[in-house]
Amino acid sequence: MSFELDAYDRKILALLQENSRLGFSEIGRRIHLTSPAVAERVRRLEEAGVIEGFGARLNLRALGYTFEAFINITVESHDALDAWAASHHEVLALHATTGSHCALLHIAVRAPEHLQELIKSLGKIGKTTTSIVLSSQCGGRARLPADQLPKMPG
Amino acid sequence: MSFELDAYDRKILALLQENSRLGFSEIGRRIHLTSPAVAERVRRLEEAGVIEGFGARLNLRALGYTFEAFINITVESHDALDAWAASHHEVLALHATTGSHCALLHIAVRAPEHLQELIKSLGKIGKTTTSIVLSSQCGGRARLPADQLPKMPG
DNA sequence: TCTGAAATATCTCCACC
DNA sequence: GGTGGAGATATTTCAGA
Repeated sequence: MSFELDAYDRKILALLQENSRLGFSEIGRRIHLTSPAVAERVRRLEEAGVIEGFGARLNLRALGYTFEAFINITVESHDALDAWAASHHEVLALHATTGSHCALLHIAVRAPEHLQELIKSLGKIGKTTTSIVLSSQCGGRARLPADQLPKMPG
Repeated sequence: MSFELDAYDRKILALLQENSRLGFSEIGRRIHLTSPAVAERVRRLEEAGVIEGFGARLNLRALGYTFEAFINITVESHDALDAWAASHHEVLALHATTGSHCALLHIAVRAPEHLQELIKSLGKIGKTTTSIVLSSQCGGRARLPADQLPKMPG
């Protein structure tokens, strides 16, 4: 993954991070490049793995999820936890971590009873400690502005 | 935020979550709808706040960030923490939480020394406990598949 | 690697249902 | 809310530098 980003690449990444539906022509217009040049750069950034994909940021509440929680869990078997996470659509992310617990689960739930159910289910796999999210910043939004990106990654 | 999603909406959300650069025609082709119909639905979903935006999923390593960490912090003033988060591009997310600490910071760093520097800086604001992320699943990727979305959110 | 031009495909209105 | 068509834009490909 050694890929040297130049100023055009960083600008393109910043624009796509903010709005990935921008057309190549529009991007080109903003950074003073023609659309084939932008298209080729985006293709290379994807190929190099710098861009992993393009997604929509969805509002969890609009999807029926009322709040989020972080569950710290200590397990014997990570496989059992992986399987649990894969089979529960409430899981936003699962991180294996260092520290007093060995994994951190980020989940979205519909109601307190729903959270209770998940905690109870997880209880069969390991020992949990749960924190409810009161408010968030940068949740899935644009981050790491291109202006501040290192010139030589790695 | 009361918006009733029908089967078309859910399919559109699933497709855009997976690849937000799909054209309206292409989406229409896959769900058997014409492009103006898809465009209109996407416009309404954005207007209703169900879709908050479209972004690129970038590889943190390619951007020069070697690993991630979660920092639990207990602070007197949330304002000071908010300001700290806003001024540090390493911050992926900041969550105010319940539990033994009052906030959880998700950050990306270039090297252990870099992390140490951030922890030291945070030490002036509150008391921290840090966990390093060893591996992640679903980090920023597609989630909440449309097939499993509730028919009536809320 | 970029540009410019040509062919193809897409988006955006609009009238109609 | 959806369709279908027309005009304006966009994407893609390629020759040339």
